Amino acid sequence: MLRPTSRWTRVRASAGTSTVDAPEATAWIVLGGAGGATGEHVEAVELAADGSEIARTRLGAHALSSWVRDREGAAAPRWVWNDTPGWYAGLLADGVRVGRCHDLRLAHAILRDAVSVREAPSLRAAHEWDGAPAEPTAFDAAATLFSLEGDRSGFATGPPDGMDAALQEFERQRIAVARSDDPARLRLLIAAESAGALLAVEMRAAGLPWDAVAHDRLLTDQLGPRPVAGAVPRRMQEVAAEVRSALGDPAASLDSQPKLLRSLHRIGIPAESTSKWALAEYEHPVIAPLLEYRRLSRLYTANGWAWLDEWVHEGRFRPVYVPGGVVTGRWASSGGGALQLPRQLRSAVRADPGWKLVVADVAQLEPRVLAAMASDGALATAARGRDLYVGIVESGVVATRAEAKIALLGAMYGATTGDSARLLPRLRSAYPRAMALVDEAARVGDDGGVVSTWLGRSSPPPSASWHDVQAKASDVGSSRGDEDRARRWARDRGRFTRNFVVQGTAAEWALAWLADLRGRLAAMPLASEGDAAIRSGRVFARRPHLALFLHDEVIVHVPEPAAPAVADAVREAADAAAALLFGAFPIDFPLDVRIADTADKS
DNA sequence: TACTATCGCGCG
DNA sequence: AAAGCGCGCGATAGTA
Repeated sequence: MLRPTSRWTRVRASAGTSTVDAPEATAWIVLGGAGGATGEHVEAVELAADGSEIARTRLGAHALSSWVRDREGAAAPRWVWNDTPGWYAGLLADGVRVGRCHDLRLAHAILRDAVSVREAPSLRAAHEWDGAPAEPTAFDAAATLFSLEGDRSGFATGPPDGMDAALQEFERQRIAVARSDDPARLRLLIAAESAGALLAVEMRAAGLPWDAVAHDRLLTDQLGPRPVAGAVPRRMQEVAAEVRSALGDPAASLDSQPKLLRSLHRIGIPAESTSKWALAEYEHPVIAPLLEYRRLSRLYTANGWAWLDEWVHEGRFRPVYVPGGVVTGRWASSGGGALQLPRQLRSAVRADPGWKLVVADVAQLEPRVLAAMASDGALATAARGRDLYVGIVESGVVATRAEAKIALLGAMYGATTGDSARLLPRLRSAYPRAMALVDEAARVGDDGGVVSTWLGRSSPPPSASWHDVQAKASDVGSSRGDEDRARRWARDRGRFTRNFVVQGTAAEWALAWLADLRGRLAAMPLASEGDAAIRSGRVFARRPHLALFLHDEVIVHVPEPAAPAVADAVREAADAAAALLFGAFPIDFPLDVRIADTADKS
């Protein structure tokens, strides 16, 4: 079955070792296309830890999976490839899981902009690596799922796929990291980012267990029976009739913001916007049914039957996750709105029979991260072992939990008005180090500078138009309008960089948590035969697996007997992530962990 | 007809 | 209560 189509060479250990013919240990295996655009062949180059080439293998694409399985088992290398989805989806479909990788595209994006990388120009010159991720083909269980031999037209965009390009870029990156100001942190960041890339593919393959019947029941309860194509659900029609009656206009349009605004003005509601918090200002019989119409309309259009048909198949919701898709390093998603899982639909997330969900989220992740980054002992003390906002209240800084929350969020987001801004001085005196950190990040951004996260991901520099606006305001003949605009843009950017350092470092903590947890789950024993409802990827049929990641929350789908052990693993992984990022600094990350049949929030 | 921009909502 | 960060998505309006 496995037929490498060319040589297998092994160089002898070169240095003065006494072991005869001992091969150097394989640290990395670089995979790249070798057959031109057809993708019929793949090359694998094994590298030692010092980057020297150990072996080169040419494979038919059909033979890749079993070869990778063998080498994974023998050498546990870090797989190096241009783009994780393009390689790993096919491997997983063949039941091959790998432990570690180095995603060249994601690493390129980090290193290219990182201020700690002095040799970034050589990376910036390699524009071909700047592209978007390759789009995975649409999931279709009946088709040749994730097949490398299948239609690759879905991969039209994406980074270079040849072996030479991969080797050159990998070399550039290794040099850039080694000569950077902080190689250890960058290596950690790239490893975490790459682990996330593996996990994103794994979670898509495994899917989030979804009870379509429960979802349909929820829709029917609220909207009425599923309407025929093009019709409006019954309950929406009824509520719309109430709204139109209150508007005194049987033909009023409720879906067009400008028309609705004019209708409201006609009946004496001088709202400037039709958003629900603007409408809540007014007391009028039209408001309640209008807000109800909006709620139902949102449910119907965003997560109604059409969504269910498109995104849920064979009991699994399979969104496309986009690791590194947000400038701060957070994940984005593409399709299905995976990162907006509406609260009211959480009850449709349901474990398979004989399985459980372990649902875990971190309380107040960002302020905890801020405390650690700033080495703010007072804030860390307020956070220790309890609700951080309660800790702030108990320290006597503010009077209520709500105030503590608003004040701290305002500090991290750059609030300038309202309760939040009013409370800021109290925070500044109680937590000077934490506040100084975010204030300094804002000042740098306001000035046009670049800020970086704890592990060294840097914010993008200001755009050319941003500089233009600033330059224009300092011209001799600048107008008041020019100056106002420049100040506004500068403050906007200051708020962005203020938040960047915190949100970005929180994303790094979350990646470290995920990566550690992924390793723990992989090391757990398989469930016994026969107790699994096999619905998807064979790799996950009998094993606890991550099913959702949502910035500061994970859902693990787990055979019931293993649930308590997995709950422990989730907590241990959080402790490990804290130690990995912040060493001995005394900050903890308490989790809310539940073992349940659904993902409902209490 | 196809596109982009804006609003509004909901997620962290 | 609706200021201050980051997203994705659907509907509508406006433009090419």
